[in-house]
Amino acid sequence: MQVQSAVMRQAIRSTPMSPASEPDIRLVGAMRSYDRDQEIFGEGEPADFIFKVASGAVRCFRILSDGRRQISDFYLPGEIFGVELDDEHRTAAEAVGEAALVIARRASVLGDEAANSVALWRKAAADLRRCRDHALTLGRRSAAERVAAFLLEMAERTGAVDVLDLPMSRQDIADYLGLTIETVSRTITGLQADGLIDARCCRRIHLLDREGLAELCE
Amino acid sequence: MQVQSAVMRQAIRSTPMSPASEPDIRLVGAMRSYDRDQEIFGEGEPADFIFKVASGAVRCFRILSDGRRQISDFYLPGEIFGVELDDEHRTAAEAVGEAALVIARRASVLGDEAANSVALWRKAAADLRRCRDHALTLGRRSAAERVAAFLLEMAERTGAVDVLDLPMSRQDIADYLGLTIETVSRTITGLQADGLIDARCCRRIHLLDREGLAELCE
DNA sequence: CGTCGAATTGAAGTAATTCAAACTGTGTGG
DNA sequence: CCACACAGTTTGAATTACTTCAATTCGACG
Repeated sequence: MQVQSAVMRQAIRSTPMSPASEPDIRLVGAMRSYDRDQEIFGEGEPADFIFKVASGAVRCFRILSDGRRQISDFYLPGEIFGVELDDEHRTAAEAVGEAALVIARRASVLGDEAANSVALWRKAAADLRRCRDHALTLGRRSAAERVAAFLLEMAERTGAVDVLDLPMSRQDIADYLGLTIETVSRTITGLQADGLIDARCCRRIHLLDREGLAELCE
Repeated sequence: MQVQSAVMRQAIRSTPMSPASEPDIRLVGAMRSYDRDQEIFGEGEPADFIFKVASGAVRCFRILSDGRRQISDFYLPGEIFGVELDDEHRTAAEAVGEAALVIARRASVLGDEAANSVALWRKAAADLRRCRDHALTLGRRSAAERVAAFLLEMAERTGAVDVLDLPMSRQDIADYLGLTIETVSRTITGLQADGLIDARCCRRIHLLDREGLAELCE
């Protein structure tokens, strides 16, 4: 996490895959790889570093005492996560599959507040907007509507036009959508029966009727 | 919304009731009163102003095409709302009861980004944290757990020690917690039967056993 | 005292969960 | 190359938490 060459630093500085939606926070640091399901940080741990996904995907989540898990968000290549208001992480984070992250000292970003605070605000505001969309889904949408909203959101964020390759398992989707794995599975089968999607391979979803999916989310 | 005296401006500048949790965003503007259920702004309207609650309470919400409503948050005296990343409000806002708001031009706050961006970031980060707590509640908690979490959150935010006076109706609570009004009512009755609360007057809740309520939220 | 909106209570219905079993795809070793 | 194991997923049947619809009660206000 600490060793890096000047060349690598240079390479990272000009992050190539940053999506248009991601505010430009200058993030310089070492690269590190994570195995599938490996913990990146735990809830309550010191938030000394902030992270940017280089490849793979990450889930941030909270767990209730009896094990119920709510995934607050997934993070895809180019996206930043782990920025906290105070010194502790409020969620845990794990790699969804194999993942590579850019790791920067929190102080190097938050320390220079004048240079970064506008970008930090934009990032927090964007995250907040997504969280509120998510809250609407969790509070008021049916299982079919949740899955449809999820597929469209993922398609948009990955830039998938027609074929969507999901990095996460059914259990992850269930814990993101506030459902059980069985309900997610049944719902996907149902959307397929309705001709909205084709999910022959379980993580590769063809979006056959985006309009139809979008109508479910109104 | 536009008329104000220099004296009033001065009075507002040193906002007295700002809670400890609310970042210090300099907010100067006119005061305006709203009736119960009066619209403050609609979803999709230009976000030219930002607001601070002087008295009363505000709900921000989104509505699905068939009328299902999800309240994303309530705002209490001293709290700021209506700050948007871009030029449109992403939620609607209404006064919960009679309310008075300080209204400031968005440009006067966001224009001077150097002076306010750190505070803006802190505010957005604090809102985000609350939204994620809310998402956990909506995604993974039972009706009893939701209501308990809601009562404790409101007690904390209003500074209520033992007696909590709720500004909002059962319908508002239901739409915040992703439940129906009947379920909220039955759940409150149940918590009372368990000796956790005393809800003899429907908007005045005595918290008899905060520990017990907190245990429900673990 | 009567009216009206809000809240509560009751009974029936349903979407999603739970528990259980079967299937699928992938990697491993015989 | 095929049998086997295993994890992830799907399907089925029964249960349940919450919703829906309907009726009653409560509380504020003229």
